[in-house]
Amino acid sequence: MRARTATAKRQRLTAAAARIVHEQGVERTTIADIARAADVPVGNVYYYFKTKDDLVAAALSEHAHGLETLTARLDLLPDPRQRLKGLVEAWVGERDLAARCGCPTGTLAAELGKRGEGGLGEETGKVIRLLLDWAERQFRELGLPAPDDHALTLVGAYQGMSLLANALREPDVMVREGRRLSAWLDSLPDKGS
Amino acid sequence: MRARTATAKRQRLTAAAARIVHEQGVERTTIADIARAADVPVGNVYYYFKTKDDLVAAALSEHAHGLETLTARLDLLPDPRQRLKGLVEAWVGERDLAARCGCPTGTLAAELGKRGEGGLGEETGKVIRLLLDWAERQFRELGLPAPDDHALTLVGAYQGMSLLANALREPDVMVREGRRLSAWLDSLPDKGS
Amino acid sequence: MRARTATAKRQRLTAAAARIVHEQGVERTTIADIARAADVPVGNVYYYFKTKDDLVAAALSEHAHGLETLTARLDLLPDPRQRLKGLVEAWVGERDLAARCGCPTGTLAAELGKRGEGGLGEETGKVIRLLLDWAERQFRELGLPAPDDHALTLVGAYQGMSLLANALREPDVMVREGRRLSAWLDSLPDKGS
Amino acid sequence: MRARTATAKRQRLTAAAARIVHEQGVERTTIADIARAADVPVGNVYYYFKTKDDLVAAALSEHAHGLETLTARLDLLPDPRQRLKGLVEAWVGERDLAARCGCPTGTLAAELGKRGEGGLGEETGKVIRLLLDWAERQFRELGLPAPDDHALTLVGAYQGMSLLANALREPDVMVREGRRLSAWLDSLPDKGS
DNA sequence: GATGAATGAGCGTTCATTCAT
DNA sequence: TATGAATGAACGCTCATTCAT
Repeated sequence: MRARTATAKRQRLTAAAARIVHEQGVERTTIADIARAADVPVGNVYYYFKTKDDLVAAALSEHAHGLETLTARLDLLPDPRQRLKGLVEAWVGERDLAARCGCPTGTLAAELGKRGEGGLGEETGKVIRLLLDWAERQFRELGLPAPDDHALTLVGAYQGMSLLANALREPDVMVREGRRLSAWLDSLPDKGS
Repeated sequence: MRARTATAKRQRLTAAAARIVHEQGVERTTIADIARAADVPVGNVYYYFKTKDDLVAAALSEHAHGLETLTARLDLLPDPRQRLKGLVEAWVGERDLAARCGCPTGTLAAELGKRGEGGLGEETGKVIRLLLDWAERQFRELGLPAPDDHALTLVGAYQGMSLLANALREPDVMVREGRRLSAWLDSLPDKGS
Repeated sequence: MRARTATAKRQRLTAAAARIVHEQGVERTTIADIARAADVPVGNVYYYFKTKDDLVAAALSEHAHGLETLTARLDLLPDPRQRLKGLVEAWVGERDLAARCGCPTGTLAAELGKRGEGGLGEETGKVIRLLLDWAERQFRELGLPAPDDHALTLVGAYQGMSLLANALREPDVMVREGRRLSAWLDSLPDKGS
Repeated sequence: MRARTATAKRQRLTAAAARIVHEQGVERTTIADIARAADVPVGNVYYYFKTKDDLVAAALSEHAHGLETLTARLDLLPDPRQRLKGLVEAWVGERDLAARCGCPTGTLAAELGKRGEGGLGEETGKVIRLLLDWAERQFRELGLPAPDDHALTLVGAYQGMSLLANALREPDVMVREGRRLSAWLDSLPDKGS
């Protein structure tokens, strides 16, 4: 029970960190912000996370976990094209959040990418590569040449449209680009062809 | 001469702010960082800029100015398609910087977009819209339908590839996506056709 | 015990603030001055007081508290005239402090009254009104007409003599004016008469 | 002409300092505030006043000068009692200013009195003594015993009522106390009696 | 004399992190 | 394990004063 409580607290902190860091950015988020949102005393945070960066890393993992959950669900679909289109749909479905805060991983990457080598920046890169790899697998399954390039294009488009939607405060950007991506996926030649 | 000196210092500060904010991000850049880079005593910065945000705004304007210089140069080309391809080439030419620091305006947008409404975030949006508008004009001149959508796609691709190049620390991302964008521009139907 | 420690520290800070602000004035007193006097690390002050103004407000409350303690003690006397004379005696008893630093509330009022409306200036006014109201009650109990005018005269005389004693660095001013006030109180007609 | 210009500038600075220091207090007034109000470039101030304290001293002298002008005018009246009543009238005439900013000399005394010995605090004391001395002369001329005590009472009452009017933001305080002082002066026995 | 610019010490405040219990 | 309190380094900003022309 105690262990469960402890785990629950850790989870609450992680979830709060993920949300608040997405909303406010890493630098403008204080440990106190997160502790308050998680309803955990400030001094207690350090029993679960040695440093602020550890908490940010946990937030990043939380986003990675969300991504894995999403792709796992999509993996249930029989057709890789449908999986990719499902991904695009999921992105569009988050359009309001994207317009307010951008892509969680993308904005994290933008902020953490400015730090020197060997830190959270690289971790963020790994999460993004997770998505790239999944997309590449789908394109490969579709029998397309250069599936890695296709993945780059798709994920790049997502990051770009999220950033623009955020910068312009227009969720509609997600809709317009989502429509185009969906059509593009439809236009790609089939495996058998 | 005196005025020129003053202007020169202001310009040095602006340039330093643009560079360092691009490298380190807004929040991790201190006024002292910028002052040092511009070889200006800390207290003197405030003679030229009332607040740190003013200095960040100047850095943003500097990037906007760079953008205008680039598009003005491209405007000298007779063919809108060549102009757009020239833009892509310019982006690819900056691949190393992009892999290290991302797109100056894009990363600024990601960071400042997390602040509340009515501040630097909106200014950054305006700069990005500048680029969108220029691209839209080119696509319109090409006689394409929905030139605004094409602009969104192009600029979105740029933001996406810059973010990915930065997150993955791979300048090559810029090359690969740049090649694709160039081919895409070539594939677009001509006005006359 | 922990709470008591915390309260003790808060109290130490409040007392130090009251004393030092009285000695040096609000603007010439730094947070560090107060922290040092209270033997509290500078950064810790902000755990107890959100801003410097909060600390000044606490100092003001401390002075108000001292005033209430004094009037409560005087209230034990059976005769309102004796109470008023006791107040004058108390003032004269503080003559050395008054000659060095003026009246705590009065000098605070002079300094804070120069700030715009709606802040500490008004709070200080309230404390002074506390004294006026108490004096007015005594004069009313004495059966005098216009007890509010009498209160104004008495408290005004106190503020005036404190200011002069301070400006001239002469504690004796308090003695001379105190003697006069005492005689004046004696000369006032009795209720029954 | 140049000298006259210089003198004019010095005079403008002094007048501006007197006004603004009265309004804002010494510590909250910057050299730039005064320079702006006097329409003098900031860097130029130091040709007329070596330090900020020198400027404050000049402001104090300006107030002393105003006081001398007033008493000189009152000295034209044949009767010392009329002179003293004229003084009270003058005080009441400034009731709105007093309610907003207190007595110029008195608030200056309160603020500067907190500084260590041997500075502006003592200068301010001298100005107040000027008024005390003048009042004492009138009381002596009236043939009263202890004219210095009477002076102390009168000037003390003025400082007190100014402070209270300021703290309570009630010009009416000046009217009520002024009425009382005037009646008191009338009630004093005549020389011949 | 005159002036815009320069200078740096110091202030209020924040916050990641650690401590004492 | 849990927690309020403690700590101090650092930041943005102000301003009296000085400098260069």
